[in-house]
Amino acid sequence: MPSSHGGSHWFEPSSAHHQSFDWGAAGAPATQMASQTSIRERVTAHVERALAALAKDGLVTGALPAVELVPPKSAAHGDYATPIALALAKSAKKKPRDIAEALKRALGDAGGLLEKIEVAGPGFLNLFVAKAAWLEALAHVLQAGETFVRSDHGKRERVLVEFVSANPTGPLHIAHGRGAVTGDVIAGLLDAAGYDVSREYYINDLGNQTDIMARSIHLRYAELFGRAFAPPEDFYPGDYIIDVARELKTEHGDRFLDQPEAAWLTLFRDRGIDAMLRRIRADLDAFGVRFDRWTSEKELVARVGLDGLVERLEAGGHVFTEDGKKWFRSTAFGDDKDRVVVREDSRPTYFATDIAYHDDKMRRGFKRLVNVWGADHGGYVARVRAGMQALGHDPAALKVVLVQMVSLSRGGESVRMGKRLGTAVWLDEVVREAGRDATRYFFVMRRSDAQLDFDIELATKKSLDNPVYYAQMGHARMCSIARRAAAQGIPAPTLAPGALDALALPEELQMVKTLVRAPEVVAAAADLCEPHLIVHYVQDLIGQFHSYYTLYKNSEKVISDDPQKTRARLLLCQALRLALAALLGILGVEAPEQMAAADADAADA
RNA sequence: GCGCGAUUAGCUCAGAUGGAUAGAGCGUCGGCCUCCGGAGCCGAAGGCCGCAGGUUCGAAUCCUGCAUCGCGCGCCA
Repeated sequence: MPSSHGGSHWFEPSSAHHQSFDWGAAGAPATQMASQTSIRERVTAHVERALAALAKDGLVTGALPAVELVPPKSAAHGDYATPIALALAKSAKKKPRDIAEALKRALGDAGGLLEKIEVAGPGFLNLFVAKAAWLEALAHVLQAGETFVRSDHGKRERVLVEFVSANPTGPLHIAHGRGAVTGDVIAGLLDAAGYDVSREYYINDLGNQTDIMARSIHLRYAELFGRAFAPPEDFYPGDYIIDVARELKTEHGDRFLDQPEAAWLTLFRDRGIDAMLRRIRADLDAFGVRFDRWTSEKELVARVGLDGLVERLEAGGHVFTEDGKKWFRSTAFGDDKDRVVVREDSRPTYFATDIAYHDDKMRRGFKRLVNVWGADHGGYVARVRAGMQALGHDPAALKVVLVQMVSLSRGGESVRMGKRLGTAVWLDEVVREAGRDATRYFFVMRRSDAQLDFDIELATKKSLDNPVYYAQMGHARMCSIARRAAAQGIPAPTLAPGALDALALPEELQMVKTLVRAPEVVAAAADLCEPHLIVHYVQDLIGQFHSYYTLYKNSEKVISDDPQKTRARLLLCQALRLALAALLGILGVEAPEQMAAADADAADA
């Protein structure tokens, strides 16, 4: 892996602001499409304009730094704050507070957008957005409906998300499940953020592992005929292997008993792969994960031909021969050591096909590649990037998300597991026990690169300690309010001018402020490839609603005698519901209109 | 040994790309129950952000070193 001391900047984005893809839109002017421009962008544009005015008057000189709006920790510091005056102080040789004061004057009320500007602390500019602007933003949410969380941030750039890609040698276990949701949600986020996304599963149907599986099946097959069973070191112990062996016995009898490997290996391998893929697809299907394309390694090799790939590497001078093997000089691109691409017996290595695969992805026209890998594959990132670079691709086009392990517990009691011990926890078991929604939600609750403790007891709890339940309950509660209103004969609220003006409680305004940020949050989570940001945002939003609901249940209810307030609050609930439904949709978690009663669950089962 | 990741409240974790007084959930303690779903809500206590330096107006965040834990370090995939 690249180290921090130089020479490696091709592989690991070297500076902090490159840690995520800067996938465009950052420099886009915030002027067009006023109706969809976020408040944040509008405020930024005004500050930039004010700054330019100061520069014109010679108050500040030199290159102007980018205007950054910081979300203040305290509401007393406004809706946005900018430390721009602090940053300018040195080059302008002026006191930060003086610059801030000048900016404040130049800003004015920003065309009615701002209701108050304060110079605070060492020279922060605290900006208070006018209530009318927030309500206007809320109106846009209601007009857009569920699509409001979407944006054109990604400019339809084509992105390929490759994930799961588990070997077809057994069912998916719990860690695969985490990778599956992570990839699926990242793809969903990219889609919502305006990228053109494709989901892909790479099938490693070539090579040793599948041969080992074939031999394992054959051993089991022989065992079914009463032969002594002595598993070798490389052996797949699972029962699913026996199932395949049984099928083969039924179909072919003892035809392959005591036969040399050549007589049965291909058949047993193909049948094994076929059976495992069927199972994997079924598991993923039950988990709500679908792919646009399944790429077979075998077919890839047949299609692109590895000879050509090696020749291209050779033509670039990236290959040398030693001990009869062909080596890719990946160290030239920052890798730890050079890697064999063609073995002595002229068989290509796994690595060779992997370069070919990534080359193929780029050649298919994708501008960005996201790979969701288990953390144990971390060591491969450098060499794959090296391969891409050697073939003339931008290595920075590849983003690898490393997903850490999942440890399972029940009410704090950890469940021991290990593949070796044969105590692997299969994904389908977990989904069956905890349910698809809870499992998905928990798997993306934490940052991908942090280990995850999955408490299956908590996940199945029908109570609000359970974060999934909390969120879904919120959605159900909003639906329930709408149903109640309809039952009382209150007409469906319409978005007439002034319809939202009755929203005046601080909690209501705060919810609006949080709500209208959703598209930004989605775009940020997409660029960073960090689904957990959505989960945290959902918890924040729904937490505010539960709190609001309870706080005012005896005083300022949504449905009241005041038709103005009732209409405005119903509209707010409607917008919140839309946001929640859209976000849960991206997470692949259901947004129920009412929480199922326990007996209804039993009836379904 | 080398590389990668982690280290923040009793526990599980956030911290928006260097900003003002470091946050949430659970747990603990103290309040609020006749419902638009109490399957809740409000409040409080609880922190040398692993340790030591450095960079600058300013660091949990960036750099260096150290410590502890996890994962890698195949001509396996």
